[in-house]
Amino acid sequence: MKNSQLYKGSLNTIIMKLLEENGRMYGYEITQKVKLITKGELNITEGALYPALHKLEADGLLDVEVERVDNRLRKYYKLTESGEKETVNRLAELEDFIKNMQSLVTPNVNPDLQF
Amino acid sequence: MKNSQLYKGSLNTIIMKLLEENGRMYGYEITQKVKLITKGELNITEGALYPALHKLEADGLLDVEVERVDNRLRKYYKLTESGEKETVNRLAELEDFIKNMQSLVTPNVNPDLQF
DNA sequence: AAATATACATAATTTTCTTATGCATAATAG
DNA sequence: CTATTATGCATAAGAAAATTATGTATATTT
Repeated sequence: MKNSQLYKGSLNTIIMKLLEENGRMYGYEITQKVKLITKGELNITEGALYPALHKLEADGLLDVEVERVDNRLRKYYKLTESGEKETVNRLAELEDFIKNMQSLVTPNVNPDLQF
Repeated sequence: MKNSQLYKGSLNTIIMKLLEENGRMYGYEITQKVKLITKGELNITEGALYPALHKLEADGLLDVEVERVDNRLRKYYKLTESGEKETVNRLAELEDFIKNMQSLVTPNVNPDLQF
């Protein structure tokens, strides 16, 4: 993985947004979706993904349904009501984060600070 | 600090960009500058900042000059040549990161993926 | 038959941060 | 005039989130 450290801390937000959009997904599906959308630039490792899913479930933000497909196990996750509300907050935080980072690296986008 | 976890991993990039822009800065000055630019939304803690500066220096990306101003100590940091090159890479990584995050949270901005 | 893809999981370690504390001087507020 | 806030640095303990390395198992492709 040549993921930069910048992705640290963004995994939960990514998971929740994908679930908000797709209704329900299983872990492996999430990794493939992210790889596709980022054109291979972000590869979520299993060691990061599964503990993150378990924690989100433990926190009451996700529900899980186990299914067997083609004789292989799948754990489908979906947002709980609480998870849906929290997703709205996380996405707002992400927007603020991106704006702040843009202000920091391209200071001229913030005309208030000119003098 | 009500900083979201999203900032995790972004501190080094922020420091290096500010130094690229301002030539040289001392630690406390960096915290104040970041607070100003982000309108108080991002507050870099000393426990994060100083170890980060020490590591960047140990990695040969920063040089330090100690000065006494108003009878108080200041450690001015500036990018080394190696640090300047690395800053270019980090900023490119940040741009990619932001683009990828935007693709993930607003999938429609990436028309290639429509079908 | 071997390698790759699909699908989950966890343990050890590392990285990065928060929280708490410590020291010291200068300036401001009550 | 004294207490608080601001300036300026530092580090240690612990938490959080990741990487890296395994492990298990079935299905598909080479």
